Amino acid sequence: MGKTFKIATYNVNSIRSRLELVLGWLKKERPDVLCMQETKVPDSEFPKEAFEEIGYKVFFRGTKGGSGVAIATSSDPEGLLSGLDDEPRDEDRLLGCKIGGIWVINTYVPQGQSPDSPMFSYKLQWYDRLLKFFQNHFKPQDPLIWCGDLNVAPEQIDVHNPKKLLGHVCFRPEVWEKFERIKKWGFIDLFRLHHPGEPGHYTFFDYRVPKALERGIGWRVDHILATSPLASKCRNCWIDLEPRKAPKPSDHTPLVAEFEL
DNA sequence: ATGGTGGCACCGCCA
Repeated sequence: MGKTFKIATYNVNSIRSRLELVLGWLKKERPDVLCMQETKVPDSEFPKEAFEEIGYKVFFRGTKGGSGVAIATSSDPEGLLSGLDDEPRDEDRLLGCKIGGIWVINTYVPQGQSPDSPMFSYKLQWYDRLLKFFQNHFKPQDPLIWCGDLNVAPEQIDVHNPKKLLGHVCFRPEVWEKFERIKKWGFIDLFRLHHPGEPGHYTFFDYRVPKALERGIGWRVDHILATSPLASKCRNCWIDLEPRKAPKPSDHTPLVAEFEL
């Protein structure tokens, strides 16, 4: 009998606006690790105590006006790291922790704005720099998880209208190639592993699209990937749409994976 | 229909 390990990724779109929603979800789901993105809060104002009151440690990197990432854990991490290896390190986009011998790397990949924008080339470089980061720190045989808002819908079945959306910064060949390159190094997409070929599963619904969730107008851009020794122990991976029923939900919803170690 | 909403920055920007 192995022990179970439960991890989730959730782009919260401001932890201060979503605090009660996130705490309520944590109390109900009790994952070992929750990776958050777009916390949108400087470290000095992060609501640390609120997490501690429900039995979680929380680690965070955010700046005023910045993106912001955080990790909540049910036990003390054996290690922490933040930022890419070279400048600009973007500590508010990459935060890692080691739990039970497993390294978890939580990233908020730059969205890219528009294909002709400098921010889009920055996004493409970011995937290259992230691959270097993985190569520098880990081996594909290590128990390693990469998760977060990766700002890529990897396949045609990962968006509601692939014809119309082709060319978007999260749905175009250059981005697919970068993502594929990192996967080839040693990562397996756990949601796809458990739901091969199934269309219509989304983690993001644009606020600007009326009744997006009800109409199924979404994107699968949040992911949990694992190296093969861990992927083989993953028992399930699912999208939890429950938090979308809240009065003021995030535009993203949690993605959860469970392992039998 | 080339808009729409939401968050946080401030009085526009990003997603």
